[in-house]
Amino acid sequence: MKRKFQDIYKQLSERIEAGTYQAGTTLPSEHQLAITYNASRETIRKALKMLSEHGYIQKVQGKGSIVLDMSRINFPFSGVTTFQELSQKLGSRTKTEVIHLKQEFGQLGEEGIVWHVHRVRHIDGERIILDKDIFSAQDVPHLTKEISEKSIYDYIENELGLTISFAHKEIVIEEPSEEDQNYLDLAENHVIVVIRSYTYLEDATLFQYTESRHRSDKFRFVDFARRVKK
Amino acid sequence: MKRKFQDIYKQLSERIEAGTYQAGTTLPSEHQLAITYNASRETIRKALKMLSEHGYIQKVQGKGSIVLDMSRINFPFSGVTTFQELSQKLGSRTKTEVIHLKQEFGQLGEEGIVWHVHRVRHIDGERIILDKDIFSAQDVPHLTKEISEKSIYDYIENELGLTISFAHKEIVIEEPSEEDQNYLDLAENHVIVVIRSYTYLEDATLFQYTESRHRSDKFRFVDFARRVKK
DNA sequence: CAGTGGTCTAGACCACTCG
DNA sequence: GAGTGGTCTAGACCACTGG
Repeated sequence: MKRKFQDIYKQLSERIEAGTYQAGTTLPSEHQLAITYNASRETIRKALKMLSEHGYIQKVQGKGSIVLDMSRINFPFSGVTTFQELSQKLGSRTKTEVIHLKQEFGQLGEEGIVWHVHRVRHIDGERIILDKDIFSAQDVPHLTKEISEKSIYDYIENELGLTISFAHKEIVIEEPSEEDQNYLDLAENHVIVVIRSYTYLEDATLFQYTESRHRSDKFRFVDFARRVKK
Repeated sequence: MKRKFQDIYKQLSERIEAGTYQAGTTLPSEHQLAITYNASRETIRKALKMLSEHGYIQKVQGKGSIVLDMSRINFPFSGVTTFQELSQKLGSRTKTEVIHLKQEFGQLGEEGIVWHVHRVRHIDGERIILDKDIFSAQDVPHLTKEISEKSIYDYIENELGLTISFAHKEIVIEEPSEEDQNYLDLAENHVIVVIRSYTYLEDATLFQYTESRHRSDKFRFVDFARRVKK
């Protein structure tokens, strides 16, 4: 598969992160980039659109593509991101403990066999997050303690070859449940940040429901958002 | 300005919301849409890309564009959205009270004259949100109590002709400050959801800093997110 | 196989910015 | 006016889906 514009995106984004293109300056013009990368202008524009969506640049008509200051974004948590990917950015001060792993008959969109997985996430020795997942057994036939401890997403994407595509998420604040109190290190006044999400595969089938329950004092959600045109 | 693909996006999105195109079915093919709208395929594809980004459809190679079920999304709060726009969706059970409005010398990116605006948002008679805004006086020379009560964004976009473009946001949980306790209707155990955001104009200049402090029991954040390709 | 979406091209015209 | 990005086109080739 050809992915010229993805390659161009990758190179430009790396150069911005490396400081080759400085924040506040403009990128070379689309015309110039087209010559440099031996591509048509529309192809360059697809790469620039991605840069814009990911917060690397701001396009201004008549001026050019201004490089933005990415350093403000500590870790991009928007999009669908996993604890495993997050823990890599935090260094290896994290640990996952599987406390429940069972196949049941249940409902996830349609009725069928599903996996129930409960995991406690440790950060710096404290129990911070309780993840309760339901996976469709149709899409994920096998699950082990080892896979659950490592990264289920990694297994799904790299071993099973499935492609995770999009998610609906909801974030609300709740009082700690009895389960939260048992499995998380909570102080007296702690509340729980609950992220409920439905995750879909490339063919738009629902394959996962997650309830990610975070100790509120350790919770942080960072987002880069563009204004929706009316 | 020509905006053919925006018009096509608008019509298709309206038809999906109206149920003319049912969830689970596919849209007409790109080729067919190109004929229908008298447009080239690339133009159709731009419209479909927008639909995809906004959660209306899922594209599957070789199959088509599958219409998704939008009804799950109660109100899209992702992107940069204002209380005023939100209140329109809640009906007119909302009220804004301006408790502070002053011009000062301060810092917003660079040093200069800035506006400080503090507003309490009432929903169904309860004081739920405390918004603390800082605006650059260079971009927003005039601000009145009336404008602040109605919608500053509306004033900025429609009266001043400025275009709000993107924002960095951060969401964290905090204990109520003294100010929170004075201006919000809080129960004993309430914590505060704090949304800090930096908002930028089209030319990438920082023009606003906002701290939006929500009573946690009334807080809900809903998002549609696509998985970021590595 | 036909039909679908994914990518790329070369060129055109327009709107905007800045000197 | 020269240079920039915004939009649109007509056609091409590829990869994937399904019967």
